[in-house]
Amino acid sequence: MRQSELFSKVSREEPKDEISVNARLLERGGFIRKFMAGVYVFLPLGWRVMDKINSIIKEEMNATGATELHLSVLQPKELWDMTGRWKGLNEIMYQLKDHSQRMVGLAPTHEEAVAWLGKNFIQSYRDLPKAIYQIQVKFRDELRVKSGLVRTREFIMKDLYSFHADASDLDRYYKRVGEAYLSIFKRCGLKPLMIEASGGAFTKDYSHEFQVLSPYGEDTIVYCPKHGWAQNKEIAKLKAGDKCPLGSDQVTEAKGVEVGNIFRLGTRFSKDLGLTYKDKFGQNNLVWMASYGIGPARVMGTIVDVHHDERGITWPDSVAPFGFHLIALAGGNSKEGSKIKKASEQLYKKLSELGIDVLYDDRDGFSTGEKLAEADLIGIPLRIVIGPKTIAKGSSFVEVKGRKEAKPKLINVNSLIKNLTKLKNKRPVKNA
RNA sequence: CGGGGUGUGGUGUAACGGCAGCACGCAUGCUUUGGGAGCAUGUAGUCCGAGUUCAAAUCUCGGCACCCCGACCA
Repeated sequence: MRQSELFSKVSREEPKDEISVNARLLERGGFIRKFMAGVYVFLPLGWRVMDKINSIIKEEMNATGATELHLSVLQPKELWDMTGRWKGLNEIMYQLKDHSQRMVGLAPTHEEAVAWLGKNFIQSYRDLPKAIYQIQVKFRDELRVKSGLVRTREFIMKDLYSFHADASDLDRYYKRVGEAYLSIFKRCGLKPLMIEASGGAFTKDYSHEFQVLSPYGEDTIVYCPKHGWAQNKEIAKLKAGDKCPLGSDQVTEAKGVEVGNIFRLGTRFSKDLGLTYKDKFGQNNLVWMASYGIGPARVMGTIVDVHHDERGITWPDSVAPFGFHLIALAGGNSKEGSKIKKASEQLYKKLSELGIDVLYDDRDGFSTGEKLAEADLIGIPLRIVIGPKTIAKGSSFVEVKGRKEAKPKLINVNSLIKNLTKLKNKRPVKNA
């Protein structure tokens, strides 16, 4: 993509109404813009990051045997009355009247909808197990929004729901999804902790949260760094300095961001909605269910909270909006300038043909300092510069620098192209 | 929902009750160009509504918006 075609611009000024690091950097870099309190617009750069995160999520979800679908945001009151949650969640659920005075809700979650769907397609033990997921917008009328992308009223959520014949099959899949979740967060450049937490309104069992340690987190986690034991402070009987239940080490406390959670729902929803299947003996049994959520936007914000420096964002390769940032500097004189332009255009064309996702800063009239400072803020992992210095060596040289490296290297264009082609085959890359 | 705070061009900010100013951006022109260039000329603003006052960005009341702390939180 040409940077001259990018809709957003970076901003030199810090937004005055954002405190959280992720929101400040993402707003300045032109990834997101606040629309209302707790409601953000995703700009093209931000949407590309979201897309990369979602691709990772989809790969991992599909690998568990789940399939993707798309549920509706609008929800009929009647369905939610059957589970008692029209009233139960009335503080958090947007509940509105349509033109004919009928009550409808905006989905804060989709257990009711999938249980209803299950009744359509699950009748026999032969139909189980099944798992479906979606990546879609959710609405929750949070009493207080917080920390940029971490706590919003309208947010994207990946929600997975599984259906099982019995508790042990549910446990089997539940564990499988737990592994997939850990893999997702690791692939996004985060270090997740899978911790026990309260089951909330769904189950007396503990649920599991996936927490990423971050000074900007809203949860407090009690954990043992050595044995991996971890609980949410909400339910933990231990405090910092106590002995780890799995060894003799001391547990410690830290702030964390909850990027995902998984719940054993059991038969809570199938019971209320009458979701049953016939077993081998022709007997009706309740279907066992579990639900599993990830907030991709929250993941995005958390990645920024963890991966940044004083100059801007330092995206991990896997989720960067682009893999490579090709920057054409202005020439010192018109002859040099046109050589730079020509070499840059050629390289951009070549990379595009090879399907390498590159952002090409083709903008005229920007000083070197401005272009490089903006590139650092946007945080694409690898920077390729063509300018007076490289042109002086002939048009077959470019300068390459990793976002986190201090000094650039001068390298030959052809070997660069060879290396990028190799890299492209190693990781999933989108065409610009 | 309780408490605290803030609203000034697109962005960030200044102005004792007394001419709304600065910087960035944007536009035009010229010069520049390896770490957020220079000069010149332009562009654009007091959240909304009442009130006090000769005079309100400034004081009062109401509303709205946003931020922070707490409570809450699949």
